[in-house]
Amino acid sequence: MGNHAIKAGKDSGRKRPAGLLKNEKLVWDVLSTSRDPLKAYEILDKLKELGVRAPMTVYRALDGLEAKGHIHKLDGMNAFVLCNHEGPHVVQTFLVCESCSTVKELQVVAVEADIAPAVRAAAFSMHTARLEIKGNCNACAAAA
Amino acid sequence: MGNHAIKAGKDSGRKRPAGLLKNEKLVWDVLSTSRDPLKAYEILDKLKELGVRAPMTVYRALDGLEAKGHIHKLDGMNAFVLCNHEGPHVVQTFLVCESCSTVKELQVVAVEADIAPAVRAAAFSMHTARLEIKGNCNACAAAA
DNA sequence: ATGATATAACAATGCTATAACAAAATTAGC
DNA sequence: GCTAATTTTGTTATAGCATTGTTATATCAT
Repeated sequence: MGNHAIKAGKDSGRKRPAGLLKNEKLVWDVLSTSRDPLKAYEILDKLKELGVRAPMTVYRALDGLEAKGHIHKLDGMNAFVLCNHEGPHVVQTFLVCESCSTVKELQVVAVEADIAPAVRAAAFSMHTARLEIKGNCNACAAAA
Repeated sequence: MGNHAIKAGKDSGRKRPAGLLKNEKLVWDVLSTSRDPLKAYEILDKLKELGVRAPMTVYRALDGLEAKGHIHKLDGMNAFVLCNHEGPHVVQTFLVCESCSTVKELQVVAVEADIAPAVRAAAFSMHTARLEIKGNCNACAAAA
């Protein structure tokens, strides 16, 4: 079967991890060829032509990929992107462009020390943190 | 008056932000093509031809746009304009307890200054940010 | 009171996510 | 090989929430 039937965005050149299940591969491929973060039902749409019909298929694959650390969920927008690095996360930081919707993931920001006081003031014991920053990437800023 | 396509100097060829709801897009478009600040019912009038009938629709969209930092309300005159993204914006912060799933929301201003360098290094122009901190609330920590 | 401004309250729709079970594929052991 | 146990996939239905549509009402200034 033509398994590259999906309309190609840039392939992101990234290599697909080993050890993925069939549907996880499909979802990974869709995410890897998409510039933007995708919602579950958007992924489903793109997989319709490959025979995927049910939301469950996508959600199961997303769960698996997230459990294996290959993708991240952007909770603010119910969307998913490929993960950019290996190793444990401490403070994940995402830069989401409001114009072109591209997402860049930053490796480390020194936020942890800065938010610690506020967190302590709230009597909260921090484990992990994620920061979603919205604005404009340089490309879009230049275009404007 | 008013809704001519392009007016000298101020049609704000600004690009519509991503992530807006249907009605928020409509209201944003109206505001973006207006030189002057518009009142809610003026916006409603301009949207009549697109099928918008109720004030609520406009007010809800305005609330959403304001919450996302895309517009400002001019309190003196009950009118609304697009936000020009100057000045500091608050970072919305959520403390999510991994045990009891309760969420506490706070607003931190200081963080922005701290992440600004990293954001600038990424050639990114920050607009809004959302910080999600996971861990344990004091109640659950005490129970353990 | 009148007209403009703003909100309450509820219904209808649509999007996100999961439950529950059946079918098929894979693996393990004989 | 063959069967049974396990995992993965397919399918239907539905829970849960957000957004929108609609009507009616509250608030304010003049």
